Amino acid sequence: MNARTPHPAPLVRKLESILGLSQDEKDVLGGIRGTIKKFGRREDLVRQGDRPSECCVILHGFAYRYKLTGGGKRQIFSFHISGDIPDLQSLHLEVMDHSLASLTAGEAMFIPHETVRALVRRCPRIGDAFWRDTLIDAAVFREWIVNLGRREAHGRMAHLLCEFYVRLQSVGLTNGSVCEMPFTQNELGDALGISTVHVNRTLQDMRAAGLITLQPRSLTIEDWEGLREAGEFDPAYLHLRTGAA
Amino acid sequence: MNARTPHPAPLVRKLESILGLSQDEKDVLGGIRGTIKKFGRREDLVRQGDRPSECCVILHGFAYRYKLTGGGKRQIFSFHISGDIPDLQSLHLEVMDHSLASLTAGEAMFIPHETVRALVRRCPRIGDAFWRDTLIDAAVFREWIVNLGRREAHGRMAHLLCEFYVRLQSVGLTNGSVCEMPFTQNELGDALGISTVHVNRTLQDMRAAGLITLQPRSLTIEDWEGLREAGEFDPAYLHLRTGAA
DNA sequence: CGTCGTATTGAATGGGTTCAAGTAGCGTGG
DNA sequence: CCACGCTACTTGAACCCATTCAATACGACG
Repeated sequence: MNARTPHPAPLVRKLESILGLSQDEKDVLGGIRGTIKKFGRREDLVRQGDRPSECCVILHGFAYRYKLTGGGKRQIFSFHISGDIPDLQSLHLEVMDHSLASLTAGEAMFIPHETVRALVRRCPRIGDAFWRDTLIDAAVFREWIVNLGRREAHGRMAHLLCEFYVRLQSVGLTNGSVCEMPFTQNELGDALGISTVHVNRTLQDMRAAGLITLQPRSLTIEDWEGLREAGEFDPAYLHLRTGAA
Repeated sequence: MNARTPHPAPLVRKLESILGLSQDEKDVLGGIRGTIKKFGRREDLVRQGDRPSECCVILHGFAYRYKLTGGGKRQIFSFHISGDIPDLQSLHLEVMDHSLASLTAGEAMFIPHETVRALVRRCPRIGDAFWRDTLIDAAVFREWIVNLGRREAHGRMAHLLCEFYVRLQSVGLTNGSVCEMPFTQNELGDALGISTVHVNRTLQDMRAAGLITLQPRSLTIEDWEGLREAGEFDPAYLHLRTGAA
């Protein structure tokens, strides 16, 4: 746990949040090394069409995955936080079918696929943890689909905020009812499938209803129960070890 | 390839469509056995909340996965065809976070998780194929999100039809430009996040535009290029071995 | 202290929903 | 063989959530 040496502590913490690991397994996992790269605000880390030979662990900072449509519109389908491996799928899908970009400045560790493969061979249970992680990724997409298909703007927003908060909480990145809020209204709109203007009005309503408070880069949940209900949020789909929330 | 013995030929064909397999691997895969169950029209095969101890291969017939919202609305997020393993994720996610149901009558083979695990241990490349399959599942969800978030009714419908047709084609279930069409307009609406009424009007427009022809249980693509454009369909996200379409 | 990105507000417009009927097709049983 | 009933499909009209367009305010940073 030496902060000066590149060390994937966030990765260990994250995998621990979804699957129990033995001390041995944690040690092996903590022994992974890769190339550390800093990234700035709003940079593409991996692009649609790329054929990556490594995957990246977010050490700190925030990222998101997206696709652009023919008409130049952007759809965001996931946000990523410390410990996530947003492009783990590239281990088995050669060509990226979407892009990964940063929301804030931060740091990532790039681990060669070959290293991951060797690790998985040596320690099958870590392989299971990785596979499980990609399956939870898919579960989050399913819930995102429900959100877009069957809820209107208020519900969508409430759901997104609940999910984001709970995921931060699961890796110890919340402070009471306060957490970081790295999104612009434009990014929220592209995630929720609504216009920026409507994001603005929706957030105002939610503040007026006493559900949340927003400061430039932080979100305070003022009424968790109310927010949960508005978004029909049930964290079961996150498959956390602690039935969380 | 004895049709009288339960044999997962569709599974072999399906995995072959996404990853090259050696004859040995195909033999091993073809050697899998499980319990054959017939299912009727519109039956739940696996329910949200279940803790399955086996996963199922669709041998023939069609299925879909869905969730119900608090308000009782249904969101469908995938359709499944011969060879698919719609609940493969249950191998690593104990509790089902959604349900699996049949669209038509058909037949499925239920394979115990333990059998799958043993197979994966013995033949890592088949394990890779399964993992890859779940990753493609996730890729399809991502595209579904783009569809719901960033396209309007016509585009959504066109995209869904293109995807369905190409997936059938990839396992040899199309006949020229004709394929089966197992959905009701209600089911299409629940998949596309639009009302049944609007599904109806959208389909009529598409027929009028000469893109498709519909008969009770079959779909004819009259103008593939037009349909592809309307839905901005690019099959790359399906990660088929033949860059298909 | 100006500038660029982000947030906010108002008004007109539109895609899709909802409600409410009505029609067509098909399997079943009298 | 036809009546019945069920399910799926079709149509019209009023309504509404969210978009779009067009300004305006804010605020961080060089």
